Amino acid sequence: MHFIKRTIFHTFTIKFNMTIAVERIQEKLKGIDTNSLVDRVEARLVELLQSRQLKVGDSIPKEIELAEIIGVSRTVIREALLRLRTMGLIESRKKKGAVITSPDIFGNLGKSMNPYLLDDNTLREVFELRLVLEVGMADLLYNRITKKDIEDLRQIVQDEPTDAENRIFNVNHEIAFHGKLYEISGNLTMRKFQKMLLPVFEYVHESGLLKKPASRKKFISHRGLVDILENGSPEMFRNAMRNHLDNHFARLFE
Amino acid sequence: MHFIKRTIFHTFTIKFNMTIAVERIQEKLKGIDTNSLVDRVEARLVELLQSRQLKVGDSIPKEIELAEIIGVSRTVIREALLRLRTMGLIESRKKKGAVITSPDIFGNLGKSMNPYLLDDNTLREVFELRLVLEVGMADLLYNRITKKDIEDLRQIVQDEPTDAENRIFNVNHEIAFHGKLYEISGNLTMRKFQKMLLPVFEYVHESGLLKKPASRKKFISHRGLVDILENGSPEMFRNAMRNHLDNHFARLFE
DNA sequence: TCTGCGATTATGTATGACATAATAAAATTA
DNA sequence: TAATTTTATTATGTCATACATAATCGCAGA
Repeated sequence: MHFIKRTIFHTFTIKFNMTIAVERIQEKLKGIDTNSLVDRVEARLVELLQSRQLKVGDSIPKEIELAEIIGVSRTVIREALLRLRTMGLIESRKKKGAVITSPDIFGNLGKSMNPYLLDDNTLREVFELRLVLEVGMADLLYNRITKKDIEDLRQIVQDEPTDAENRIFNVNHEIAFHGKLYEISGNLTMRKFQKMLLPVFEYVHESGLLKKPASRKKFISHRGLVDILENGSPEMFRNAMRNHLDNHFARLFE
Repeated sequence: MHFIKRTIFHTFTIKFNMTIAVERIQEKLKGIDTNSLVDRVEARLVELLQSRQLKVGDSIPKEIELAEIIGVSRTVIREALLRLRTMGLIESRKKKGAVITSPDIFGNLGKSMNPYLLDDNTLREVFELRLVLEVGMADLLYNRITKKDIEDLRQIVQDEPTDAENRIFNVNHEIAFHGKLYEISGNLTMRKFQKMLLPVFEYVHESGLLKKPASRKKFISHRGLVDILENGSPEMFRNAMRNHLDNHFARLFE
């Protein structure tokens, strides 16, 4: 009895190993394929979307059809489609099927852009990213700023103390001013990006992640930046902004 | 035993449907809540993850447990979890359940960062984004560049013609040089970001999306940039890079 | 022409079953 | 007793089916 059982199990194991072996060989021949079923289906669908044959607004086959064509269950198809949907590549509507959409590239980034989920190094890098953006955005500002923008900025900075020493770091004030700059840049993508970077930036600023303490003094005030925006040049603004952000920059380097 | 289990389950289902009904009414009263069941479950799970109580490496309850706790089917739970997994918030392993991971914030961005899927405005904005980054990254470069980096850069630009007029726009050469700069910046997040921006940038550059034609002349060469990196200051580099990229900038504004 | 009502259809949700892989527990052997 | 192999357990992965729901279409009737 025991013997028989062992024998059956043994043959089964052999057969199983053979199947595995065959699959492995097929994989080697085909190339890299460590992916799961859903992964492969997803890759094929992405391939389809990016194949230039389809443009925004086109609809792709129904789930059941895809299941039949590719040869997997509807469950797998759904999971793959769901990923595309999560990434904003498609939108699916009842009756209409899934249609290709112009993805909101940073749409879902917000959920992962969370201070408590990112590791320290990434946090610091996001901190840096904001500084880089604001120093580098000067040309966009100068080419797109309007009279009204200047007025808005003046409104924002009107109650800001003039002496640099006594100025405190007011988060809301900071957000209002710098956010307005992104708005002026006329680059919605960058603006959305900044909105997601913001909480991370604040977190890094206030946490003990950066070794050096935050400095209180600012050499160039918001008011000074507005003046330069009105009468200066992109070159001047870049330097001024770099100066303005120096209390942040200084914490990065030693 | 089996019978009891089924009965309990049944009453539970009824209670669940009641809850749903109540929620629907509340929704109607509160306003529009177009979110589907999965949306709400996802939101709750994200909430759970971001609740600071959990840190990277912790594991969350099993699918069936979640299904029972929240009161929906395993299908819905799976779809919600799949979204989190797609966004890189969790990783799920057999037997072990799902564990919280430190997300790669730009991990899946690459799939949607596709020229053929983005609308024209977003494409132009991505184009701008690169320019902003490179003009603004000066301080990172100066604080982290090494002797070897300088040598590498010299190696890259060694066969570059010196006269600006006859220089042709060599894509590979551009990528090698500017990519190296991102590497020197020491900011991996930015580097990954740039890698995704690259194909879009190339596409915009070569497509007829920008009205003005591309200019052939560059005022400051790669070689000039390296010189400044070696002997100059961040200020100088910003202006030099702005100058170097002028043939791109000029196409944005009129 | 327009409105409203059923019929249709594709996705959304639920349930049950089994496969698969990772782990824990048990049993065997040295 | 320790190490190793075998078995059992467990949670996710995949499949199949059924029904719910919402969007759409076509048709009837005003």
